[in-house]
Formats: sequence, structure tokens, C-alpha cells
Amino acid sequence: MIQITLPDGSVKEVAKDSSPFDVARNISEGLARAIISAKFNDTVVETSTPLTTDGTLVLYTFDNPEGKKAFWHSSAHVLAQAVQELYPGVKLTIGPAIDNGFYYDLDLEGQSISENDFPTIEKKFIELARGKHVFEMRNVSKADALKKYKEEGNEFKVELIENLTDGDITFCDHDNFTDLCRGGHIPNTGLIKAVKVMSAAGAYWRGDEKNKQLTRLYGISFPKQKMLTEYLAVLEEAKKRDHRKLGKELELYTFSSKVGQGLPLWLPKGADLRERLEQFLKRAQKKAGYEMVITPHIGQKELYVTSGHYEKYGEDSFQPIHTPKDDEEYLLKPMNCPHHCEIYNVKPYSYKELPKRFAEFGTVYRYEQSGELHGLTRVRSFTQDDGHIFCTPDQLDSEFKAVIDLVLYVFKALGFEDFTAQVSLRDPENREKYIGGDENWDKAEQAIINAANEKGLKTIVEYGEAAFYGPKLDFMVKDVLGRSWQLGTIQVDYNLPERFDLTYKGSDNQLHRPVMIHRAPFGSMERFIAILLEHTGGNFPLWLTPEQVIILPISDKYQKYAKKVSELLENSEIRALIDSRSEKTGRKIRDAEMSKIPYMLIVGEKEENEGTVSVRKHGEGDLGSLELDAFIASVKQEINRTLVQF
RNA sequence: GCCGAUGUAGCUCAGCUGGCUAGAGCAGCUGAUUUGUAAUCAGCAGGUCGUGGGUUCGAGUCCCUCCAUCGGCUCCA
Repeated sequence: MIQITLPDGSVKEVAKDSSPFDVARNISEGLARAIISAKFNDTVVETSTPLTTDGTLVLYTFDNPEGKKAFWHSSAHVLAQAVQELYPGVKLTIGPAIDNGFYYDLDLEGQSISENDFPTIEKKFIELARGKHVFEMRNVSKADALKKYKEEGNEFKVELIENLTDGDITFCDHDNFTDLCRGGHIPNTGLIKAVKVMSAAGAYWRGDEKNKQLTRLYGISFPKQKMLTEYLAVLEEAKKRDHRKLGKELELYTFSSKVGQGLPLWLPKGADLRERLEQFLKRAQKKAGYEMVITPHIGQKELYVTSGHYEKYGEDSFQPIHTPKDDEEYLLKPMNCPHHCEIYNVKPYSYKELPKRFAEFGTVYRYEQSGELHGLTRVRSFTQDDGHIFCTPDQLDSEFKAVIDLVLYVFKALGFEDFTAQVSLRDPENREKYIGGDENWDKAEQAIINAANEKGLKTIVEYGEAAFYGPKLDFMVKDVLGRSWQLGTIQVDYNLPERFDLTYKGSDNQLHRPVMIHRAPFGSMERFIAILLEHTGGNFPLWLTPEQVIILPISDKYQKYAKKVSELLENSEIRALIDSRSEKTGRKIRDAEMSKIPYMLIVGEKEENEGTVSVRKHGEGDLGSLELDAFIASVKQEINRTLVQF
């Protein structure tokens, strides 16, 4: 007998070689039917794996992330099987579960799969799934594993196996299908009742552009057809909040192929909103001791050679602008830091004058590859809410933490509760991607880790995500489709101060090197507004929204009163407009609701006589009538409540 | 940049296997209506079917080029 400890602390005594499935049945038949995956002593096991020792066991159903992972990973096997039957000769590579479903990367050997083929693949998939084939793991020697795939001519699997150690290699069989696999499957294929192939895309083998491009099929599957239908409906709903759709509907920004791809054009309402966001941050930054600066949109090539940016990105940037006479070379500004370094260099500093904090809403231009452009989140011209702090090494810690406070303030004030603080460090495998010595890098990385810890931030660490001149603390937020974007960023940099020979005079009367903090709480105005649009669904906080109030006169007779109301609102700095069309009230309300204006004021005979307004709130409906003064007061109050001060 | 897809009026879309002057709804304009909490009615106007080439007696429809967009990959100072 062995002792199995369950998550609730209870202990089951079961016969040796009982499987997780047996343990589940020991608890209840219902549970036994529902469990699809298990972890024994923190290792993923099959539900059929015999347990030979005492240990802790966690059972998973489809409702657990771990259960889903097993479900989708198993689905990837079936997808590969289906494709292999329909397209003989394809080579299998890898097929993991992801956040929403799974994918399988295939080398189609010249064949191609497009959307039109998806229904056939899905049909085949379900047909195979219905066979209720059991997933069975088996150990294989490295020699045998290599032999199988060499015979098949599958160089990808051969490469994978060559990197594995003999004795650790397992295959998974189901039906007539076999795949190299670490394990973690559901009991049998029959549990998969619904599948959808979502898309086909190119993906480089091992994520390297230099390698062969494979075909990646994305799919998602469920234990019930209804769950798939619901998932697809949720996706459709999410698309309604896509910033590209909302940006068009709310007339915030646009693109023009004549102007050029990735170059956003801000429309009046968007420019207005953006301006307000800038003012919001400027106020906070002023309190935090920043000084605004302004720098040009171009700079001499030499400037970027000094900073190291030219060497790193010169080839992949917009190419230099040449002067007509002297053949000088200028680059469109791809970042503001070199300019700010030169601002620092305008005069000598005493340690008593530091830190210097320079901020600028600086528009930069980067040549992003055409396929990387994405709405407002990835563009070729964007404005950073950039700032650089030049401080003594002693001040680094407190300055860094002060920036964290500023970023957290911005996020909180705009309702981004759900973000990930990511510590972006060097790629240990590719040190040559970075400038500067190890000593400074270690200091910079440690400074970030310490500051984040002391601030109590829950962080995740990503290697290889650092900037080439220094590590970063990035604030990541997801869009409606679950894609993660970097908004705020704080970076510690010992390198540019050296390259620009920045100095200050210390108390010892010697020259010292300041440390530089790069920071942008929004990241960029474009991306921040895009994500804000998606998070709010276009219902911005009252202080920020382009139009706060729309006045709807019942008929032409009340235009004059509407005008009066509008003037009084404007006197109180409330942004209002009048719908003066000769339409019915129902129609005006509908249109105002669609354009997401927070407050509608319906005015007719009653209101005019009483000096009141009939208030309707977007998404909530009729709030009854109020004295105009009372309405103004309540709007002001809401503005103050939503516009949190730093 | 690479893989896959899409591109018809300001917007959302229809247009079957190639066949007369390319359709609808909304938006717009004109007129009527003067309206009380999510669409008043009528009329009018609006498109070189993304671009350039080709196949064909004939192309929105088939083929190629380029451009833009979408889903991924790669990249992201």
C-alpha cells in the first residue's frame, strides 16, 4: 500500500501501482469521469501512470489550467495525426499547448494548407477523436528514437532527440500515431468533442529567422461543442473592443496609405484626448521634479554613432537624410536619449544639483518591418512620454523607486489594474548583443531587481528582453485578444553616460559619472491610447473623454435653451455639444449612446420652464431631472473623483 | 521581411460556376415632420470594384505585379 496526499491535506491509502485515475475513482465515480490530467510530486503524469511511492497527487479537470494544457496538448497529437493522414509525407516537429488552444508546426514539404482546408482537417480530427484511442507513453532508447526519425527523413525530430539524454526519451502512441513526447495527456481522444483550426501561419524552426519556415496550424478544442461555440462568441465580442475598430468609430485617428503605412494621423477628437493625457502626466511629473525639454526630430548621424544606436540599428532604420550641399547625414530621431544626454552636457554639474530629470513628449521614427505594424500599438512614428534622470550612484535606488511610484500612479489613475511587471535582463547566451562591461550590467540589473522587490512588485523575469544598453523594468498589459504589450518602462543605464562622457563634480572635488534612468510611464501615446481604448471599450473616464455631455433638445423650439445650457456648461469647463437635428428624441438618444458620450441632457418645455435638465447616463439610462447647477456640480465631482492626483 | 488570408460607395456588407447601364442598409444631401428616453417618412446623390498588367468576344469575378489591411513568425532602441 502507498500513501497519497491530496491537495486538501487528506491522505488516501491505495494499493501500490494504483493510477491517478484509480485514486479519483476511490474518491468518486464522478470525479473519475472528469479528471483528465494529474501531477504527482509536482511532475505531470498520465492519469494511467502507476504510482509506486507515497506522494502528493493533484487531479485536474478541464476547468484547471493544467487540465486544459493536457487537453490541448493531446489535441495537438490528434491534429498532427489528421494532417498526416490527409497530407502524407508531412514532417512533424513540435506541437505544444498555448494559453488558448494549441498549435502544431509542420514541414509540409511543398504542399500547402489554407483556410479552405480547415473544415476537412476538422472533420478528420473529430473522426479520429471518436475512436476513443488511448494515449500511451513508452520509453525509447536514444538509438531507436533516432533510427525511427532518420528513416522517416525527419531532420527536425532528429535534432530534438540529439539534444536529449538517453533514458529520458519517451514516445506517445495513440491509434496508429506515434510522436516524440514528454507526456501529460488526457486519458483518450474520445474526450475531445469539438475542434476548430483557427489559422495557418509561417513559423521559423526553433524561432530562428535563418532556419526553415514551417507551417504552424493553430487550433482550439473542447470537451463540449457548446464550449467551442461560446469561445468563438467571446472572441467575436472581444473584436468589438479592438482599438482599430473603436478608433475608427469614435473618430480618434486614422491611417492613409498616401501618407504611408504605420504613420498615424490624429483626428481632432483623438488629438484632444491625447493632449489631455499629456497634461495629466505633465502635472504629475512637475510634482515629481521633472523639467520639460524639447529636442528636434532629426540628429546628425554622428550622434547615434556615439550612442551606439547606429551600429545596432543603423541598417534597419530609416536611412540618413543627406543635406543638398555639404553632404552631411542626418537621421530621423529613433529615440530621445542621445539628445537628452547633450542637454545634460550643456554645463558642468555639482553633485548637489543632481538628480536632473528631463522629460519630453518626443516623437520618434522607427523603421518597423511591414509585417510588424499593428494598429496604433506598433507604428513607425510615435510619441514617447520620454524622460531621463541623471543621478549619482547613491541616488539610483530612490530615484528608481520614485519612477515606479509614478508609473503605478499612471496605471492606477487609468484603471490598469491587471498588468505584469517584467524584469527584462540580458540574454546569457548572447552577450555580444549588448554594449558595456559586465560589472555595470550586473549593477544595473541588481538595481532594478532590488527596487522592484522593495516596492513589493510581483515581477516575472525575462532573459533576452533587455535593451542593448541596459536592463529594463517593463509594465506589460494585454489587449482584447490576449496579446501582451509593453506600456510603461524604466531602464537603468551606465553605458550612455560613458559614451557621452557625462560628468558631475563630487564632494571630493573629482569628476564622476552619473547613472542614467530612461523612463516612459505610458510607453508611447499611441500604444497607451490603443490599449486604453480596448480596456475601456471606448468609455473613457469622464475627465479624459473627448465629449462629456450632449444636449438633446426635444424639438427646434428648445434650441435656445439648449444653447444656454451649453454655454453654462462651457463656463464650467465641461465639454458639451448640441444635437440640433430635427430628429425624434429616441433617435438622438440612440445616436448619442452609440457614440459613447457619457451624459445626455434632454431639454424640452418642462426643463426650460424649470431651469432643469433631464439627465440620461450612457449605458445606464434615465436618471431623472436635475437643476442645471446640481448637474454641473455632480459632473465636476465625478471628474475630480476619476482624475486622481499624484 | 517571411507564411496564410482579405481588399466592391464615408461605414457595414451582397454580387452564383466570367455575360446587359455593379446592388442593399446606415451615414450624406433635399423636402416633409416639431418630435419626451436606443432608429419618422419620401426623394436625391454617391463606386475607373485597392493599383498596374494579362487571359478572354466579354473580367468585380480567372492569372501575374505592386500597394494596403488582417492572423501568425521574426523583430521591437
